[in-house]
Amino acid sequence: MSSTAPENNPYLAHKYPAQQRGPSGSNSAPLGVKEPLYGFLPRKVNGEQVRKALENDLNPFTKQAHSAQYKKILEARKKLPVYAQMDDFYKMFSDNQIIVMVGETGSGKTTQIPQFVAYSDLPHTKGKLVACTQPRRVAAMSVAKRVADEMDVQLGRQVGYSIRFEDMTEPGTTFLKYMTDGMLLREAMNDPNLDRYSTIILDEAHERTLATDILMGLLKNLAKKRADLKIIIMSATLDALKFQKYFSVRSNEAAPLFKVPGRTFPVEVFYTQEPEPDYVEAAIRTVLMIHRAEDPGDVLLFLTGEEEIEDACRKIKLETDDLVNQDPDSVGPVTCIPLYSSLPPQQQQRIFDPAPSPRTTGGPPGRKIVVSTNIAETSLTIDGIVYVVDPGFSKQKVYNPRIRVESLLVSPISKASAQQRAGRAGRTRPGKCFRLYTEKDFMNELEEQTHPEILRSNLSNVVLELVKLGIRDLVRFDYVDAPAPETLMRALELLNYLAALDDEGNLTALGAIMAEFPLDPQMAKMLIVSPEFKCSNEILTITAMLSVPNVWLRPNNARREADAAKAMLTVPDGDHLTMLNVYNEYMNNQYDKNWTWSHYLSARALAQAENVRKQLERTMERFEVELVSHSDQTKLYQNVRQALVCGFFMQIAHKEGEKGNYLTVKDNQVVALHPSCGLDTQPEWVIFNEFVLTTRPYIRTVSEVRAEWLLDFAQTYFDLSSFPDGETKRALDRVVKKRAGKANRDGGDDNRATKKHKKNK
DNA sequence: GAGCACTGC
Repeated sequence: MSSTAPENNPYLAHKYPAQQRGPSGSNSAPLGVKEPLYGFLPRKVNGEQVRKALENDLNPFTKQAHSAQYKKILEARKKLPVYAQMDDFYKMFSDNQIIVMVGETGSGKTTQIPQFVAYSDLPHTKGKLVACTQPRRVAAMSVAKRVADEMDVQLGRQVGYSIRFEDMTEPGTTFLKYMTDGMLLREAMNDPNLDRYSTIILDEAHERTLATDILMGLLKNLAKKRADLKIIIMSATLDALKFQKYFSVRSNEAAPLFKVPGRTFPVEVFYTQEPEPDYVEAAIRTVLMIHRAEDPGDVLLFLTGEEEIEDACRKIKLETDDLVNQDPDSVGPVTCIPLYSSLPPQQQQRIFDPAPSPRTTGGPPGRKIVVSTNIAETSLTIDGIVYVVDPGFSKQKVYNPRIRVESLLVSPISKASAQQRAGRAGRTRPGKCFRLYTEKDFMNELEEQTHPEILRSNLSNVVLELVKLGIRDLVRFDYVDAPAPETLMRALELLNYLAALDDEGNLTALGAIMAEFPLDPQMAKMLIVSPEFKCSNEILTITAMLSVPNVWLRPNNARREADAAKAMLTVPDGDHLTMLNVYNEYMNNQYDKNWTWSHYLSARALAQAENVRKQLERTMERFEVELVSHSDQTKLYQNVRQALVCGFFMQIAHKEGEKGNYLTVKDNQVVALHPSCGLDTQPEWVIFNEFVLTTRPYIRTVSEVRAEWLLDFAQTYFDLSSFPDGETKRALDRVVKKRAGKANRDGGDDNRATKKHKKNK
């Protein structure tokens, strides 16, 4: 057993003091009630003791009498499956440093286990905290609120949460903290031993977010250094064994598993006999079949993206209206509701509307049909779903380290994902799931698990974080799943070019500051150097705008108007400056509530940019990165583009021929300017923020730059002696020669020779 | 002449 060595366990020295209540005020417990935690020995607590304490009239953490509400909630808690296993939990928790736990939907693990841990750790007596991480912000907030209610305390005091932009905790008081996994990773960068925490619980570990994966690696290491730290990994059943093995203390001795049954209803699964050639068509056909032939109950259909979903909704609406008209006595009315993340929250709320009422009293009942992306697989739960239609596809991020490109591809889902989707039909009563693929394909073709994000992402950010955390050998770091070495090499190479790491791979002073910004390294770099170009105000704004979703709206029925509004705000020098302009105009017009709407801009995204900008500004202040602007606008706009080069010099493309083709520098990918690009010409050299692979390879968010800037501000990367042969090298060579000639004639390196030239369309 | 799977700091 891996129980904590006594000499290293600070808890063993402490025994909870027995306190008699003194004369009481109105809020206090009756005289003579013993301290509820009397006799609790940290980490030697058992279920019987805790149940007694829970029944006590006195709240052990606030020393106030429990409210009536508390008693009511406690009765509901007692019915949760996990509550019945309290004794087993305390036994396993006391005896082990690391536990893997599985609890299906409805087991109550997310709300109860952290509380169980708190009663055992008694973190409040030690100035410590119990942390429970969540992959999503809303979950961290809502679970914290629920648990605060259950413990009869005010949210933000004994129980709190911590997410980006909002720290709802009280230092010294909060001892149970729900937080996003990314937030805990941030904390680890400045406190690698995570000394504030007595126990860390990673919830939803099966989702394998980047942050959770890195945390698992860190915690496994930390467990060896900190015998007093306990770790609980909570996951879905399918992944448990993998985590048990990963967290084995000795070889061949897996971490113990704590299992809690869920509380869901059975879901009957149906497969097609033959593969479906057109999954959207098949999906619509299946939805119509359900509506005609199945008992009342709402339907959830999974598709892959916005366009597909809007399209399917239109078709379903048309077809079901037809059915109703043909046979109003047996077919009920339908509402079809699209659901994807870029919908405004108000429209997302529509999924909670009730199904439509029958058209006539006693007529056939109505049905709600939700057509959704993967957002309904994990992030949003819709009660009342009885039928799930699963075509078996989703858009997934893939990363190609060779050309450093992340793109979205429609790909088959995993078995785990299919199981999760089916489960959505059984939350309120028994349901049915229609899989639009054969059982054979399910068994033989689908992967067991979705590839974790760490295998599908550009890792430059992660690598910088790991180096900052003091991880020296990134290739040999103990990953749950190790990324491709080439992905790590690409990240190290980029960080070296950015001067965040030196040639030996050591973190530079610059790199240490870069790591503190919640940004990709390229953006952090350009932000930090921007004061040298007297444009940090502007780069800060651009960075914030690049960190939020697209601000441009383009409704189908008003494309022209939207394009015209965009043209009014466009800066011809480049899309980055257009973003700056949009933000500034937005700030100047904040008194006008209609401004964003009338300019076809997303108020939500702009508000987010404002928020991000404030956060980044605070980090800049912390590291004394000055906020300055050049007084001359022409010079300012030029300097902004120069600062862009300092971060994004690896994202340059050179024009080839007259057909509007560009070649990316060094990688030699043929790309085109994205149609949303606002440049009024096709400049010879451009810098781009994003490479997107859709109908063809595009570069998006593009600005004009000059070859001279590349040579001046990214000398290492543009060192021509090590540059691959090709047209771009020849073009750069010409610039170098021209400059040398000019310098000789002028007797100096006068940059005015690089006067901006623009070709006409 | 196109799109934004989903999160997170």
